Amino acid sequence: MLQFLNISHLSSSALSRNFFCFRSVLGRHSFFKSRYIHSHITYATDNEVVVDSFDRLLLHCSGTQHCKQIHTHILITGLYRSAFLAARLLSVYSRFGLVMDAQKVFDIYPLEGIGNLLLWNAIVRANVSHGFYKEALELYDKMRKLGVWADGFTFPLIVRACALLGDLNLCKIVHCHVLRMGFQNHLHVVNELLGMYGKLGQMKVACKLFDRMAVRSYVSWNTMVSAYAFNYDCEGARKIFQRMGLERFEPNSVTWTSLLSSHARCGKHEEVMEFFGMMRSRGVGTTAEALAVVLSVCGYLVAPNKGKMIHGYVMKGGFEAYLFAKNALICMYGKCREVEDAHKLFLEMETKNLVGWNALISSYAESGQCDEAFELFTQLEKSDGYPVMTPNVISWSAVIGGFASNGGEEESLKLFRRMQLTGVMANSVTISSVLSVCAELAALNLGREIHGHVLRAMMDGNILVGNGLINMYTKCGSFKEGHLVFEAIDGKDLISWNSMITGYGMHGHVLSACSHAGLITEGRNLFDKMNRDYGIEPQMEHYACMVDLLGRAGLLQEASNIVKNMPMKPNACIWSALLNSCRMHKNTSIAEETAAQISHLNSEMTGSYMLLSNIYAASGRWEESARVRISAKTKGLKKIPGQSWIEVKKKVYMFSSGSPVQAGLELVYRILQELALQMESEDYIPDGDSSLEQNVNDGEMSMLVEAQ
DNA sequence: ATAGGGTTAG
Repeated sequence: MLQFLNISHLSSSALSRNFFCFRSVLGRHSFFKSRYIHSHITYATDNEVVVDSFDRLLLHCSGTQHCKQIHTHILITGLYRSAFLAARLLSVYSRFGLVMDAQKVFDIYPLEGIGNLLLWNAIVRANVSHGFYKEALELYDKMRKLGVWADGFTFPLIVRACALLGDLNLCKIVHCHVLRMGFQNHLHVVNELLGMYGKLGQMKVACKLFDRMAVRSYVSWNTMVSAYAFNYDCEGARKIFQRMGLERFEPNSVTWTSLLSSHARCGKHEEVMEFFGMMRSRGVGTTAEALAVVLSVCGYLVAPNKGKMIHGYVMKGGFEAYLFAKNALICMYGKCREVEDAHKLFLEMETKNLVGWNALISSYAESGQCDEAFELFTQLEKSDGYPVMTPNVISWSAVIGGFASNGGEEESLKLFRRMQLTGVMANSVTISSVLSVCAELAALNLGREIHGHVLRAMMDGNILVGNGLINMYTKCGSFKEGHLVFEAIDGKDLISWNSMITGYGMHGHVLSACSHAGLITEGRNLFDKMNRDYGIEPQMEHYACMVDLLGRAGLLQEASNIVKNMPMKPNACIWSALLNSCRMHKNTSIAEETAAQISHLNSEMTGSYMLLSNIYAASGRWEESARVRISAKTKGLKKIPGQSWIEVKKKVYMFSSGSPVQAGLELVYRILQELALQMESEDYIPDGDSSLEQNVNDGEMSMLVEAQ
């Protein structure tokens, strides 16, 4: 079998000595020495020792260049015919992310050896581990057509590819193959099936399979715990966790990690911290993944001290090299309002991935430092490192959302337009941010345009988007469209009801002229229904809406009763709503009653003081009116100017009492002036709510806070 | 040669 042309003069014992040296040199990973030796053994064919040597070389190869050099040598020697070497080469390329090179190794492999499963499994694994699930399944199909039967290594990979594709039909077909090929009791295959049904949200099927298993491993148990976590079922996770202990499988660090993750995903943050404490006190070794979960919880709880402690654990555990652990730290510092620390960590990282960038961008955006967030975003856009990184939907949404909620409405919309041009698809989070901007700017037409986009992208089933639409429509003055969206939502949540009730409150006075009675009834019904039928306890804002709704309709006694009987202490919004209604209906008695109750409140109630003062003034009680104003002044309460927006040709213009006329709005002001004159000429005496003249001339009148 | 855990946008 040995055909070393240029060393054929050596005796067989000399040869084996030579190989022994060869192996030991390779064992010390000295590539250059090995190349020297290699020059003496060209044209070797299949030989166990040489193959083994190349195999060691590949196992320890330090980078892609190194790997390619070895590949060349394998080609020269003709050893590429060894399925074993080809499979190793393939997996090394895959490890370095060079799937195309791995594929090439597979493609040039001689046809006569194509039945070798080692090779098939290696190429399928390369594809699955890099997200090429379709390609993996195509390979599987090819195998079957060639009559190569999948084994206990192939099936787990194929099952995983189906699960990650999320195609229920494909999953069922592959499950059938598993059964037909007799792998229904194969531990690895069944473990993978458990994970597959978990990912499909079919926990009942997963449980059934799990219960029928004759032999289970840690992986079986842990897969079940993580499947419950994946499906946001911390109860289920806890149950199987407990059962595990009873069946002589002491939960290990991976089990604990999944348990922590299941509770974090359910928003049970305190429990996560408790479980983490238990995990440590029981002497279970921590994992980088568990620390990442705990760090995310520290962020949610805004617990920088705990976060710093976990930072210590990350260092102690030697997890600094783990990108995701560093990213979790950045995120934690960001959420704890210590963006500087987050940035410092980010700069210290020698390799960064997109998650890290996004974590820092959102840290800045969330703390209101939108310009810094945008600056980073621009850096990311320009970055030309390897691997290539471009902003994804999360990066875009982070800056768009940051501007949206920090007074940068214009920038937010501009970025959204640019994002669409870039070809990054907006998702529900992006859309909800942009809708909130439309609501803020009262940009109804733009809002409708987004609604169109939502329908085309079939995102109208998303609760986040639906709620955003309701909010946008009602705030833009189109109660009707808002109501339509509300009715169409399946599984309305707290926010849906909130937005709709707010909508009723905001539009009550508009609709009162035509359908007063019907509207009140509907508002009351909604309010009752949310608690009775949906089990949602009314919060402060719901009470504020009801008080506003009833008050505007003149049902002041009923509104006042709600305030008296509500289970929590009324806030400024509630008092303002009640007082404003009293003013509208010129009801001094309830106003006084209300005033008595709020006189001792020292909160930011400027609006309420002004309302009260105006109520007194309207009924000619000037002394009381003045007294209230003076008391407000001595308390140092500042007035917030009233503001309003209109949208003209897709541009939004802002009015603010006392501010100069904005460019482009001269015509609008002229028309308003004319209208005011016309009103006067027709003997209409404007009140504080509707007269521009008075709003502009008397800043105090614009303090009539519209309870919203 | 196979398996289980994680971080970022509202």
